[in-house]
Order: sequence, then structure tokens, then C-alpha cells
Amino acid sequence: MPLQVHDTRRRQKVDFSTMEPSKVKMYVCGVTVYDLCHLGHARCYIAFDLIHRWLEYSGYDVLYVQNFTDIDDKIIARSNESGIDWKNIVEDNIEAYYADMDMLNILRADIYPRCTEYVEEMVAITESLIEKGHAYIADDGVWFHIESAPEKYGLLTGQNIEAVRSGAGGRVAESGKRDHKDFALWKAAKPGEPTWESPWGAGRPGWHIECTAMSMDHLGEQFDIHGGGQDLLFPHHEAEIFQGECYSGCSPVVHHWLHNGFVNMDGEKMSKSLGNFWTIRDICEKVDPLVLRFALINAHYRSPIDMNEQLLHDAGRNHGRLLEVYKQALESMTENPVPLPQGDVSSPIPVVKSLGMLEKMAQGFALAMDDDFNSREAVAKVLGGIREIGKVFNSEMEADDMAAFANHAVEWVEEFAGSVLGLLPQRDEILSKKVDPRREEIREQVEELLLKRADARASKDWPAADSIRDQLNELGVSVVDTAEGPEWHFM
RNA sequence: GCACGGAUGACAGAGCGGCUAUGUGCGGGACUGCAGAUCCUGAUACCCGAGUUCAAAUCUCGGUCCGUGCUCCA
Repeated sequence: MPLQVHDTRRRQKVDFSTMEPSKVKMYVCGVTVYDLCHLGHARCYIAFDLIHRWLEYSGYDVLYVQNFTDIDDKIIARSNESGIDWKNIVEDNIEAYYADMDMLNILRADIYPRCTEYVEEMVAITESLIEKGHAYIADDGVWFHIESAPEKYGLLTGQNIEAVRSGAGGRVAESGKRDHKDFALWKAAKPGEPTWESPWGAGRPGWHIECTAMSMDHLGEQFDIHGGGQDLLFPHHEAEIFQGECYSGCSPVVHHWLHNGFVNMDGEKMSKSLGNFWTIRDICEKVDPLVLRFALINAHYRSPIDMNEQLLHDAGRNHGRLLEVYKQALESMTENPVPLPQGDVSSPIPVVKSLGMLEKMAQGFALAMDDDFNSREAVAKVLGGIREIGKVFNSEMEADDMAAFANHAVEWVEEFAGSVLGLLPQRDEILSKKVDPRREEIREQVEELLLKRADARASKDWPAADSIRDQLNELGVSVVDTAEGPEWHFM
């Protein structure tokens, strides 16, 4: 089964093909660096990280370009409000961006172009568009003229130009554009703004031309994947189609348009005015970043996702179970594993059956990911595999076989949950159970209480045992009795 | 108004012509002094109407309801 992806332009799943065999050229619209990243950004870049990882896993050599928009109205506004130089705002937020993405275990793109470094290219494209009659010069800049290529209108959103045309009248506000549908390629300088030189005087580029210039510079006039959030469909990506196709003469410039869905909060659209606006940092103070990642890939990338307590709770549990089994496997590994039998789901021997189940889950995982990156289904397969592995660990087995199985389990988990889904921390992080200073602080006290509780339990003095547990709870510690004795951790 | 996408069990959310999705929650059982964790196991479903088919949650047509976009936004 070949990889299928949903192409927004064709509005259906299509067989994925690349221009060059086994090479993928992918561009994803990056952030405007005027502030910290929020949950919506996390979702978008995790979605494309997963796509990136799966393509690499499938044997493609991926050239991944993701830009920074480092000049625009909001950055200028932020600078004016705060008195901080816009360049500092940009640098700070780019640094924060990398930190946040690293925290979420998002692999780096190959190139992070910043649009201010491509002004020359943007000017060249704009000049060419003017020559070709697709753009015109006005007092306040250069505008792309939509009516010069009406057949390209609504290619992504399906909006009909006739309808817009009829209702449009002559409303063009106080700008130099001839038609309200036209969009800016170049904005003439306004007082107090950073500017660049151009044949049309000082000014700065329009938003849409940036992505066209940067994607073409790095990926050529045609490339395989262009991604971004669904909110970029209109007008940004449609503008890119106008610019790119009219400039290059290629149609399509982008072979596959991929768009991720929104993040809602408790059923409502996330927005600053509703006060339900979360930055990645806010939420990672409450939950482990990998749990957030789990929650966000536990939905198909095109579906809207509703962020709420239960989603995070579910994610936390499942992620915890994954790590627990992974840890158990790591601890049981051996240097010299004995050979394991061939897996077979119909075998009556548990370990043989489980090995077969793992193979089956792996196949299901691949099918799911090949089906337009269905990470939800893929996660279900990983959880299924985890359950099989857990079963084997709980069964009676020869020590050698168990150790060899553990090696196999580690490999399986690292392959799917680790390298593809990006849900695992480093091995040593799991094994060395990071020494928590808080834990060390109260360790003696807790252990003393646990000893007392053990005595109470031995003499079946349940009220005393429970009152000690209450005391521990007051310290913020919860106790769980296991086969190996009581364990404690912070609540 | 125009455009796009949805409606699946208590909840979240896959499947998209025949085969247990999955997870949380809930019921029963094992293990536990209790609780928790873990394991086994059970119940509950495909918006409405018509059609196509041996067979439809899955395809077609018609309804109803919901979300999103048409202004900066991942």
C-alpha cells in the first residue's frame, strides 16, 4: 500500500509522489515571531514533525524548510508598545521558539530562513509579476491583481470569484488597490517603520510574497509538500498560488497542500479575548511536554482537537503506561540475547503469540501512517503493542527468554513510539530516574513513616496504617502497595 | 449569503461496503486489610428518511442539526 496524503487543492486523498525519487521537498509556514508560541503552533509543528518523521522512516530524504516571519505589523506594533528594538523582539522569540519545539521533541527542520534575508528575491519576483501584467504599482506599494488570473481564484477554499465579484462593487477603502480582492506585494514605507530599498521606493514586503520567495529559493519552482494551519488557507496560501504560478508559469507549484486542524479549548475557539489562550509554556508547567505531545497526536492532524482536562488526563495515563513498560523492558535487557522464536498469532505459546501480535501491530501502525498520517490509529497500535509486552512481562518465562524478549520489546517501542511518534525521553532519563531534590529532602521522614506503617499492617492495625497514609498524603506523597513492597511518589 | 468540513456507544475518537477499533468512564472477576496499580472480562453505537446491494456506520439522493472560513492568525 503506497502512502496516501490528503491534498487540500484536490480535496481528496491522493497517492503521494515526489518529483525526484525518494526525495521530498517540504515547506511549512513558520511563525511570526512577535510573541511566544501557543498551543495551536504546537499542534501544527507536531503534525508536520510527525509527517517529517514518517517520510524519513519510509526511506525518503526530506528537505524541510520552515520560515520565520521576522517583520510584520505585529512585530512593529510590539516594538512601539514596549520600546524594545524590533530586532531584539525577533531574536528573543526565535530563541523561545527553538526552546519550546525542543521541549516537545520536534526534530529541527533543515533550513529556517528569515524573510528579511530574502527581500532581494521578493523584489525580483514582484518586478517579474509587474512585467507579466499580474501586478501594478500604486502610491502605497505594489499590488497583485487577482483579475489577471481569475482561474486561480478559490483553488484551495472553493470560493467562487463570480460571487465575490458581483457583491464587491467599488469598495477599495483607502488603499491604492484597484480591486478589493487584490493583495499587497510591497508596502510603501510608513513613518517610523523599518524599511528596505526597492525600485518603488523604500518599504517592506507583503506577507504572502515572503513564503513564495523563500520556498522557491530553497526548493525550486516546484516542490512536493506545502503545509500550514487551516487558517492560512485564505488568503495566504491562495495568494501564494497566484504569486508562485503566475511568476514561474508552473502549475502546480505545490504538488501536495497539507493543512492541519485547529485547537479548541473546552469546545470554544482558542482566542485571547475569550481568555482561553494557552502558550506552550503555560501548559507545560502543568503537564509533561511529552504528554502534551501525546495528547496532540492522539487525533488525526486534519481534525479539530478539543483541548481539555480529560484529553490531558487520558494522555497522561496512556503515556505513563507506555513509559512504564518501556522502563521495565530497558531494565530487563541483556547483552547477549538468546534467539527468540518466530512470532505467530495463532500459537498457543504466549510469547510466540505476543511476538506475532507485535508484528501485526507494527503492520497496522504502518498502514495507519501511510493512510494520510493517521497518528490516532498509530497510537492505538502502539498501545496494543504495549499491552502485549506487559502481558509477557507478567507471565512465567525462562530468564534468558525474558531478557531476549525485553531486547525485542525495547527495539519495538523505540522504533514506533520513539523514532516515529517521538514520545519517548532518552533512555538514561528513564533509567536514572532523575534525582528529584524534593524527594531527597523528605526521604528519611517518608521512609520512617513507611516502616511504622509496615509494622501496623503486620499487626493488622488498619486504622493506624491508614492514619500514617494520611500523614504521608499531607506531605504530598502517595503510597502504592505493590508486590515488591510500598512505593511512593509525589501526588 | 457563498464556500468547506462534520454528525459513531456515558465521553473522546478511528473505521468509510461484509471481519473486536482504541482509550477514559461504568459493570463483573483475579490480586489486595482497604485504596491504588495491574491483569482477565462485560455492557452500551453508528442523526433522520428513501434508494443501490446478497450485504451499508461505510455508496447515492433528500432532509435536519453542528462547526469553520470569507479581516491578522498554526
